[in-house]
Amino acid sequence: MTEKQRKILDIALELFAQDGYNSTSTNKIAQEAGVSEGLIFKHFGSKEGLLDYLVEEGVALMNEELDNLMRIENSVDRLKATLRFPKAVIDKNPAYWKVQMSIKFANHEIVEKYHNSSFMGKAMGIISETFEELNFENPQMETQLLMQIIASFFMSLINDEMENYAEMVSFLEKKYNLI
Amino acid sequence: MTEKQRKILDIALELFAQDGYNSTSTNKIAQEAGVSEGLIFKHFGSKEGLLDYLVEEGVALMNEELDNLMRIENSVDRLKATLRFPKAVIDKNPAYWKVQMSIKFANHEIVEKYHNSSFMGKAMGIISETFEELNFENPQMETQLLMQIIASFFMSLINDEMENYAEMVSFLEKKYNLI
Amino acid sequence: MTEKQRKILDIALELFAQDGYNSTSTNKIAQEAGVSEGLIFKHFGSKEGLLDYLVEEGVALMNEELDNLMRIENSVDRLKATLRFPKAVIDKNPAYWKVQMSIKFANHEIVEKYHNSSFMGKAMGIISETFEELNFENPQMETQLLMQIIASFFMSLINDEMENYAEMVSFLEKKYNLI
Amino acid sequence: MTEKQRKILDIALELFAQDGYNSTSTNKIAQEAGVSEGLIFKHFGSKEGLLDYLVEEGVALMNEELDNLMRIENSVDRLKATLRFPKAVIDKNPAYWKVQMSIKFANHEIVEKYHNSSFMGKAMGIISETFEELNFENPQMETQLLMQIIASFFMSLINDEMENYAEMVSFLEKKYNLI
DNA sequence: AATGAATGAGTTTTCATTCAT
DNA sequence: CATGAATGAAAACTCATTCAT
Repeated sequence: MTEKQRKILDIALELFAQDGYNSTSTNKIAQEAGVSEGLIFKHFGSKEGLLDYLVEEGVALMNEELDNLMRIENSVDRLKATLRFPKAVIDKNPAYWKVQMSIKFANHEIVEKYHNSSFMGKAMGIISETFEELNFENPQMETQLLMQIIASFFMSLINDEMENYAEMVSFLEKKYNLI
Repeated sequence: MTEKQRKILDIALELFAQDGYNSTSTNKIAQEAGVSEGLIFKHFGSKEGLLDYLVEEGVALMNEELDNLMRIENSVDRLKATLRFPKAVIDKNPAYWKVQMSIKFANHEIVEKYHNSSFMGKAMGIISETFEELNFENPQMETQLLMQIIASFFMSLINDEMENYAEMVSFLEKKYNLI
Repeated sequence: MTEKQRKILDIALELFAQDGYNSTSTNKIAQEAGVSEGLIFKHFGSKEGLLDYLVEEGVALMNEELDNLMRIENSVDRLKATLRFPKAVIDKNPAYWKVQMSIKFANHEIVEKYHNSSFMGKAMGIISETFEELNFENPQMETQLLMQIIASFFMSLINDEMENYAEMVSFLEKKYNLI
Repeated sequence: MTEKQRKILDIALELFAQDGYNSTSTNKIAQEAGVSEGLIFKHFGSKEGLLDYLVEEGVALMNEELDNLMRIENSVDRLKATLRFPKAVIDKNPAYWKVQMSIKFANHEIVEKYHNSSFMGKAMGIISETFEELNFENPQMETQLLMQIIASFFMSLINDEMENYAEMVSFLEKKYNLI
């Protein structure tokens, strides 16, 4: 990966997050990256190819995070970490996840790309196992509900709409009898 | 409101929901509505003006639904109805809410329009009041959490990703001690 | 057909003939026609749509000419007119036939458009009938040969490579015993 | 001439014949030849330089064929060979002649390159001499006509439009009293 | 109220060509 | 000799919007 190639990716990520995928022209990306417009197409084939590259990077990153979560052996600690997961991930790279989510809804065809990617299933597996280990009465429904809650937290965090995240985590820890 | 005006709105809604706001051209709207392209601009000023009109209609519709919810006197029944609210609303007019959500994320300038609309606050008021009437320990946090859950349900339903909605409602009713 | 629409067609025809289809940009057509580039696409859908329109006009024109030829009752006169046909047609509208022939070879997909059009078969029918009426020994082969010769004359005339066309006609008239 | 140089020429010829000169990008040539795009320009200066090289090779090949024709001492045999000339030449190297003809009409600047090449004059010389030796009444016109016919045969053969070439040759041999 | 011809700025993409290594 | 990263000009096409009728 050349310096310019990396620059294109970084600027594209930033602009997609800022203005959305559709509202960002390849011309603008090239200009801000200090690069000829043609280079984007030489390296990524098309504007969508550029997006795909970004998405794949994001999915890989997310999978790494999930792997870390999976490595926590104690179930209670793992569930606690799960509740903190959205904020932990986003704080590491806010720009990345702003794009991921915004494009998910901006472009109908891309929704599926994300949904078919491995990490939804992997996340479900981890949470489900945790609830089973903790002998919750209805682990399947608990899993589904928590997935929804966590997805929702992702959204809110991305839009800077959750100032009291820590408080919410405590509240849920009580609900799940983790303290 | 003339017949053609109504037709434009209906077709625009349908196409925005189907293909997203950005990917729907005024030309296509005009063609499918059997109307000249100029007429759209005569009536709604701009493409965004057309969207605004649709958004306002959506907000009004949502407020109506919330008013119905608010009218339920018994707190337990009201909370039960609140849990069923997303599916009840969407089933009445699926296209409407698909647009609402898809444009919310597709077009950054429009996000605020939606967010500044009254109904989020109204919904929060209803739920908060309910939890207080039912003497929940921490009504504020309960409210915030349920808002997240319900928002998440909206998303999932719109993307046809919740087949077991009824089961989930029962599950939550138990959690909230409503049965 | 508006004035500007006609102007686009005329200029396009001229430029296609002058520089070839591929080397003529829609931008140049628009500029020389004193028209916005978008208008070309509004009216003809695409650059190829514009070409198609021109081709169809040409085919129609050619069919008319063939109909005139067909109307000649005396076989000898008809064969004489057939020999003069290429020059007669081209002299009526040299620009038209320069395009027709140049695009035929410039663009592989278009070759078929032309070949599938009616006039090749129609021409063959006329010539074949003539040779039969004149009791030529092998009318089929005579027809095929004359078709080749006439096609070749078209090419040469288009490239301004036949100054002695009249002499050639006399020469052939002798060969076919028409004088 | 290095191996890669030769490969570029062969692939270019093939692609020009298949898709036409304008529709073949240097990028595609480089890729299919397994060579860097830069190398094409190192060796041939420009895309047109590459074409020129091919054209010159073609002209040389054609001249060789004409020399062979010229070497036939018996006039009758020479005229017979002349009638068979188009098919004989094309069968030896169909791709070559497909390019020759397609670019001739696709790209106006190149038409002249071909036309100024010697072989048209040489062919004319051979045919003219033959008709004189055979004491045809009007050798000049006979020559011009046969040139047209042969040119036309070239075109038809290139487009795979003459299945009964052998029959046509016999037919002409009779016409020219060669059997 | 309604049309539809017309615009012009913008979009993604292609492509021959250059140049440092 | 050979590469491949990089360029920049041009290509076809789209689209929201205006305006005379």
